[in-house]
Amino acid sequence: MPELPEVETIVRTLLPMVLGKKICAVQVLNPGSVDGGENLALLVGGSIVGIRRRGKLLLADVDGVAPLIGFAVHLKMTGRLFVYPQNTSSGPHTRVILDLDDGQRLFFDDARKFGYVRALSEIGFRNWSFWNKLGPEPLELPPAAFVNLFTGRRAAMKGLLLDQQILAGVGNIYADESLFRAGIHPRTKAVDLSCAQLEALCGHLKAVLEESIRDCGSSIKDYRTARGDAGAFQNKFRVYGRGGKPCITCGSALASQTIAGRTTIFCPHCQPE
DNA sequence: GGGATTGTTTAAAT
DNA sequence: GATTTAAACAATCC
Repeated sequence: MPELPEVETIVRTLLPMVLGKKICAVQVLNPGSVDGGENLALLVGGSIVGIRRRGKLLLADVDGVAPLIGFAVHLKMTGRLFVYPQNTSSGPHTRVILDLDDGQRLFFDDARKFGYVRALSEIGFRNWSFWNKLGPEPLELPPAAFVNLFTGRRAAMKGLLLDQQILAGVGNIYADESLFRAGIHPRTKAVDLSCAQLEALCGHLKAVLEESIRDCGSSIKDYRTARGDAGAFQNKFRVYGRGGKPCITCGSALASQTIAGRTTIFCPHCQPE
């Protein structure tokens, strides 16, 4: 569930709690939650000097553990990052624990074990294909560049928005919400959209992402900030999770269909085919 | 107990 | 080769 706004919120809440802290122990409770890369234990002794986001990926910069330069976390569906006080014991879904030199403990919890932590060296980072193939950041993309990403594509817009190699950070929630705001049917092929329509979609996508970041993201079920607080943007969904309910604009029943392999909610009246 | 849930990878098709 | 689509996978909850 954590998409761009949720990961961004975790970055912002986590940063002040861990910046400058030293990692004094690494505990892996579930080896499957560690993804390839380098040995996580080699992070011991390093100092956290940065927390960043790229797409849906959280990146921690760690100094003093050469050749390692940090680690990445992908939360996938149910991953969470929390900072707990000293002596907090692991929960049923705790997969990795980093102990910090002030006694605090950084927990990676993940009920369904889809997410991962990955230790990075400079070389490993450079050769990480997932990283290398990520598309541009939507919030930093000029409208003309956004249009270029999609022009000539024959696939449905819904699927293209979800493709991390085209655009990084958009998931099911913000794909549906931005298409609704732009009045575009999710099955519309990119090639059938005008330049103006694509530019409008760009604007609506940025707006919905920024609004959600302001609300600390959307908490459907699992997502929480690094402080454990729920976000509030789930209360402002116009279509996501509202299949069968009346459209906010016109009152028609919202449709629910599988498009590009995912449940998609849209208004058949406001987003005509 | 079956269906829903999600992002990513891989394979197959165009 | 590039693009698109589908299936597989991870595991749990309700």
